[in-house]
Amino acid sequence: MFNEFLLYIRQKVSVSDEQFAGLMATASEKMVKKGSLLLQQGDVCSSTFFVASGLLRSYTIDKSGKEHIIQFAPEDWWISDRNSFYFQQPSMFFIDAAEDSKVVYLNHDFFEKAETRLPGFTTFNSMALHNSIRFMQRRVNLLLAATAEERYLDFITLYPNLTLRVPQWMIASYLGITPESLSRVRKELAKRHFKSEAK
Amino acid sequence: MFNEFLLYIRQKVSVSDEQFAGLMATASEKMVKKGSLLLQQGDVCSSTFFVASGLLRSYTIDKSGKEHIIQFAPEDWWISDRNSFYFQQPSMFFIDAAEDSKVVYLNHDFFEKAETRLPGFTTFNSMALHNSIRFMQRRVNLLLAATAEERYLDFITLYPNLTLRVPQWMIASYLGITPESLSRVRKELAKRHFKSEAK
DNA sequence: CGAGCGCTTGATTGAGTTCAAAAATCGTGG
DNA sequence: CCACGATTTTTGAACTCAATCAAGCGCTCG
Repeated sequence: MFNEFLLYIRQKVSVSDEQFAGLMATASEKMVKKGSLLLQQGDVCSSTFFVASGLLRSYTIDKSGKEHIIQFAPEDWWISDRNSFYFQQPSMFFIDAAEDSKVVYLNHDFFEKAETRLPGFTTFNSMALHNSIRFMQRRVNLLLAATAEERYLDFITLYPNLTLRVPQWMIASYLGITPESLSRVRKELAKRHFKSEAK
Repeated sequence: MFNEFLLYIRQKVSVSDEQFAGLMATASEKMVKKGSLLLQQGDVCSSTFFVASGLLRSYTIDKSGKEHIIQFAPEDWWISDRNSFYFQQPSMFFIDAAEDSKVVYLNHDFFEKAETRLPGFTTFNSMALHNSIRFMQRRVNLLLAATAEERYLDFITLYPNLTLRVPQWMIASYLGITPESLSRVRKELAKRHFKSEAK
């Protein structure tokens, strides 16, 4: 139980085995099958998820029924609707498993304990929040300023291994384009890459 | 000095006049003329700005020279490049004044003092970070899922008074469309509004 | 082994861009 | 307070990138 999470947290703050056991008293770890929902739009997000293995994603569904992926979370990433979790308000998002995954469920109890008992946790958590903001800012800027092709190239460098793990239609959804368009972008890139190889 | 900011901060946490004076020892307040730059791309953002009056905006400039507005900050709002400020890294953004403004410059010293001396400030700041995240998430979702018209309607409800204060080309930049397109969106809305009025 | 899902390809459509120019508005100095 | 130049907004026409619709291919997993 909690092996991956313990390893992860020890990279950030020092914590004894006993402390860790105390923190995790009300936490849980679950194996979730590909496709299972961990959070529904409209629900209050009561856990922040740590991905021990596998892959989760958060997304919205618009009025015409189309999914729009907000974030991917592979191993060692966090995922949550931070607003919903923090402000206890209904979530805008769905979160589900894009692969069979091992997920640690961390509730408010964990964060409260960690903040009071672990010196350095507050700093770590603040850093995580700032990373989240950086991530979103970059995303907004790309959506405002970059073409589909540029956004795809950025995606490849941001999530190099995901490119192989997730279906293309999910990448397209993340990029804000259709699967057909992504297919064409890739075709175009392959063509240009081939040409420059040939020289 | 700092009148507006004092009023603002007292809505959030309780602070005596003496405490406040101590906190603000290294802070400053400046009148900035419309158009003046407070932060340049590439600089490290050494202050978080509180807008006492007027209007600031943050934006990027892409390789073709086009501006893309990330955020507006009217009276009582904060604006900063939080990553650059927090991680002391070069900023992606420009920040300038869209109107003549009165701006409070808050550096790390202020935040350190506030966190140690004001109980409740940490909570307040954490809430501000979460608000910032909520704001960005909403923005990402709109850019992924909504048409230009929907984004404009959202803008009007989010910043009702700004609609009158900023030139349309800035709103267009914020929405990720051209000024010409925004003009057409507005024309279309006016036409539809007129029709429904007439009934 | 076949039904379904994901990916590709083609043809068409459409939302938004670009370029150009006119019309409206703003700000400033006389 | 008016006039003039500059900026902003509007309008038009042609164009472009990506969406949509539709069909076919290839895999895989049940």
